Amino acid sequence: MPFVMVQIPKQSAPSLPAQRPVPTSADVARLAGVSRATVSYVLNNTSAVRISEPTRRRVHAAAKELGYVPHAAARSLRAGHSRMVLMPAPTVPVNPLYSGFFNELQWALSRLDYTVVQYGSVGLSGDDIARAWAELRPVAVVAPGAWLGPEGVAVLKRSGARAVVTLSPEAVEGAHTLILDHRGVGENAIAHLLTRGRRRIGVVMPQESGLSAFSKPRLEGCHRAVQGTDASLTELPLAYEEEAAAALAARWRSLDLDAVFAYNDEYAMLLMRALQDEGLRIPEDLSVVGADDLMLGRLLRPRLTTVHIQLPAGRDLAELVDRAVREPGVIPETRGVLSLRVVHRESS
Amino acid sequence: MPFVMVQIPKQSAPSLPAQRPVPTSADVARLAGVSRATVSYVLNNTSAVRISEPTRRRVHAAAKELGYVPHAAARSLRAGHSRMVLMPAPTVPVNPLYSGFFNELQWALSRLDYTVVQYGSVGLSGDDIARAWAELRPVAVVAPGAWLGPEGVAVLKRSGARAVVTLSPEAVEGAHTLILDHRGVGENAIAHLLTRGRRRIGVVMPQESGLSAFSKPRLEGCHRAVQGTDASLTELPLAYEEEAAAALAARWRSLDLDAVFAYNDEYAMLLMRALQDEGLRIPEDLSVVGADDLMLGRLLRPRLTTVHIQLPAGRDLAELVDRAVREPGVIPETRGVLSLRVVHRESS
DNA sequence: TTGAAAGCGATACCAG
DNA sequence: CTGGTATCGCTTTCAA
Repeated sequence: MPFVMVQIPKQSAPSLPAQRPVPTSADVARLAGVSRATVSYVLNNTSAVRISEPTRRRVHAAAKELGYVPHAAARSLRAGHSRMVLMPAPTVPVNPLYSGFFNELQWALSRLDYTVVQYGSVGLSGDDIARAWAELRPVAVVAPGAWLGPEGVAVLKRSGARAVVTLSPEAVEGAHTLILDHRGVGENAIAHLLTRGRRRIGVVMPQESGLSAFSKPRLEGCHRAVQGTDASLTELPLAYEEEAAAALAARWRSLDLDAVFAYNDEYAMLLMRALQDEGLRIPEDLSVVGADDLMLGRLLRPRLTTVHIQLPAGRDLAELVDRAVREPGVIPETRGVLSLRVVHRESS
Repeated sequence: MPFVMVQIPKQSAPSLPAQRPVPTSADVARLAGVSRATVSYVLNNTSAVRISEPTRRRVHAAAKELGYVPHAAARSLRAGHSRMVLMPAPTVPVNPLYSGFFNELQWALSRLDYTVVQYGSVGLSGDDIARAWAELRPVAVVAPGAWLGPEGVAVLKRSGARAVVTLSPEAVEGAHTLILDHRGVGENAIAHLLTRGRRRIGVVMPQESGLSAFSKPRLEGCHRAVQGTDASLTELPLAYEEEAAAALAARWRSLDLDAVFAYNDEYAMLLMRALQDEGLRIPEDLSVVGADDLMLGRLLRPRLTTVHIQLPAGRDLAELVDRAVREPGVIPETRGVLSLRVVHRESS
């Protein structure tokens, strides 16, 4: 059956950019006429070994010609470790405060020669998340919020993570914890309103689900602040929409409140506008306090009283990570890092 | 020499959490009393092979006892490919528009069984970035802005990336491009002001460096819009600070302008406030137009006219990526995806 | 049904 | 100064 011998070309459409195999260090070695070991020495500038200048040039030329790029997975497999710091990618729009903090952290870590990777963890939950992260064998994990429990921390450490840092409301067993206690935000806001003589205080609770991690602790702090006083708290559920704010404003007078802590500056702006449109005067008829100290609070009229939140310096956190990586023996430390300050302006 | 047989314990300080070696599938196999192959079959539910129920249980039990987590790098090295989609981590605070888009994209990609990783690329520039990304051997790369040039795209493709998608002002050779042409934003804003009878128009240029990628194209669009009209454009550099806005407002009357396109809603708010504090009336003395259609624009008084920007659906982009991955032969396509619309409110 | 062994890509030791 | 080679952890034929 001689006709069967006619070879069918592998690529029937050779005009397409043929799916060429990715060049490896072996290819570079072959082209340069040296061994793979030599290629490795040259490309990594290994100081323990001296390679002749002509050879170096041939290797570099070959690498460039092939467009060789080393394979990170292979390298870290061989090395037995990586310098990857893993953080979960944010799932809710972050305010400038947070994004500034993370940029600084990222920058500082890369100065220390770490590679920062944000890992999207949509759909996973609980300890599955920790397992998914552990598969990447990061040298360190920085996890804001309540992503990680003690179990997750243990999984990560068993998988070689030398530092696990959480930024959360309370200490997590086995991990370094920077305590970001948002209760203090509510507490400060309410305390301020009390000194202004307010007693019947509303607390805005955003209906956006991703925000409950912040809104609940803030509310808890509010309750703590009214303990042992004659003031009363009223929860005010509010979606971040004009209509919702208008509806709340419409029934405002029946609520009989003389102040409101609006969760943050953005909700404060939303609510203030609706209240003003209803003819309510701020601060005569009621006081309004926001939080986060965003620029927009200064641009409102009246200017918005707010709780300024100072996050720790990204550089400090980066150094904590680095220290923990280099001395894995140290006891995980826990410390509060939210420094809060009421900025009194005109709305209260 | 019998005494030599006395073993020195590996961990001399057993109180510290001993730096135990990370368990591998070989350890699981040993503990379960089976071969590594069997472990792999069981843990991956390989359907081609039938493993007896008792064996499966023993393997699972051993894995759980050791806290075994597979090593992603080893796996993808062996497999020869990964399902990692790489995106650069944002370096500037992103507005809710963008962050919503990326969340949707991330979610859609993970539904398609891709792993989304955001890679921080601080300090690197140009083709070094592409090389750093290529080391991770992603199956696809999605890069907003002008991160990637044709050279970078080529590097990534040679390293096995089967899809490279850029979101940028103009097509990039070799990559799928979703054209996000911000010139249209400026053009729409100015066109609107012209129909309102304005002729001497200021254009705010943010001084924050990360924003020039947007502000320059927007300005270019402004120029295009005044082509062939009797209108004139004045660039107004402005930092995002109250003092800068106040200074600009103080010399406003000498500028002799009857309208301003304020780059976006946030700068518009900043500037409007300063101008109002100077006693200027909006829109009687001048018109103001923002962009991005943020919530705050609706809350200002007068309500802010703005250019609404509609990004493509994250799901569509995810499908584009998936198609490109599965059929790497297809010609990279280029299409505009920014749909713009002037929302006329009270400030113009 | 299970096990032995090859091999993915890069590196580092040890000979030559 | 350069080259063979074992090795990292895992998957997947091929044999038993």
